[in-house]
Amino acid sequence: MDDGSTKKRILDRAYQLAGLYGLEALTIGGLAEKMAMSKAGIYGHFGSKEALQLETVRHARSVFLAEVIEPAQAEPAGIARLWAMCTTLVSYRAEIGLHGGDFWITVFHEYASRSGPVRDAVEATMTWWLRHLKTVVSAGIELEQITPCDPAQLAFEVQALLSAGAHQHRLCGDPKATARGKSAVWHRLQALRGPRFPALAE
Amino acid sequence: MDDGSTKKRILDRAYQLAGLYGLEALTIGGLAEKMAMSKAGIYGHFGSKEALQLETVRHARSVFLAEVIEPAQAEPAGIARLWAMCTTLVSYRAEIGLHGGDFWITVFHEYASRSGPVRDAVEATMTWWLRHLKTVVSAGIELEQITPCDPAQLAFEVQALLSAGAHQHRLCGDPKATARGKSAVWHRLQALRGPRFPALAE
DNA sequence: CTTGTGCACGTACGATCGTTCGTATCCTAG
DNA sequence: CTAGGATACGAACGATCGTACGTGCACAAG
Repeated sequence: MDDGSTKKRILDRAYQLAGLYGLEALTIGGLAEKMAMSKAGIYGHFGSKEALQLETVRHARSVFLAEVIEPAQAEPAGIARLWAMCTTLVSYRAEIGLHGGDFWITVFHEYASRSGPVRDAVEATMTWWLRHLKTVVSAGIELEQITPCDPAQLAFEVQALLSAGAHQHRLCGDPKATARGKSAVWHRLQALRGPRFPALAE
Repeated sequence: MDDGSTKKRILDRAYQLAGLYGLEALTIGGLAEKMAMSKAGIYGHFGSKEALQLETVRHARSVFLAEVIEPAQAEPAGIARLWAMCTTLVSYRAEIGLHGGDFWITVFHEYASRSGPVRDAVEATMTWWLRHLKTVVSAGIELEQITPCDPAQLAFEVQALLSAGAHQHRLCGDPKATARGKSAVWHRLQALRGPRFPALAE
């Protein structure tokens, strides 16, 4: 019944490691070592490596929902909610200095040219995330917070700028990169300012 | 003496495969199979896998220089040259349907959290590319083609939008994504239009 | 013709991968 | 107290990885 104990700890580690090195480089032996467990002990929880990868993706989805999407639902619909997601996405850090969104940045790119069930799950998440962003932008337009524009286009740009910021921060070790991403989104939103544009923190 | 023969063909294949699956997933056996050669035949040209990876990075750099940077030098300095790089980056396709910039998008993300000589070479390329973009933007400002702004910030945005477009095109199979990236850069440049803004094709 | 040098080959090695199997341990239901 | 299910274990497998070694063949220099 206590499903959340060992298996959840394994998935947390897998999530963390995959965010650093990808889901393909994730190794059952390496995972076992980090968990101070045997390979078979890890393996028994999943039955195959692909199942481990798929469950890690599902775990990452629930983390993303709980830490980025749901908190933003407390904000008013539209641009305030969009901006809440942006700030959360940029500022949240797990215990090892890993951004909350870094798992997805890594995995999105890892499976861009692959095939199979894991890739399909990853692609579905990307598609869902873009659609969610688009929905939030559309609400902002209908509420006259911003000038009418193509919501899918703005969603694309938000995703592009934020993930590029996090990525360059990691690759080049430049903390300003994250701020550049956030700043670019900020100015983009200001440029679209409509009659009912909400007050945004920071 | 004919250094360009077999070794160059190997590096071309390695470049192609690494653009699809990354430099870590690149395997000497797999490369040998695609080349209809033996593992030892491939291996002998490099002496280690890391050397193969490093030479592939150098090869990719020269491809990028020859196909993106140099052609743009024919354009007038500043925004026209910047836009030439953008269009080349977006439209160029290798024979297998791989964008010219896809190698770097893949590899940039693959090594974001890794360490070692390969990562250093990859990071150096990213840093160089951003600096080059910044230089071109700065020229555009000094020539009064665009309004004064932070050239590093605009360089960041160009890189972010173009690579996100190519990436989403690959992951989600949506050809519109590429156009979104290009379009976003286009409108960003138009918004910065200065007294000597040049005519841009397309 | 002989010699030497470089390229590609087949083979084999240790390590590590995912996976399977049998077993010991613990907790819970009866 | 006993029986059964879940959990984690050690050992072992075939496959594949990077790497090393010795061989054969081509071609240019003497």
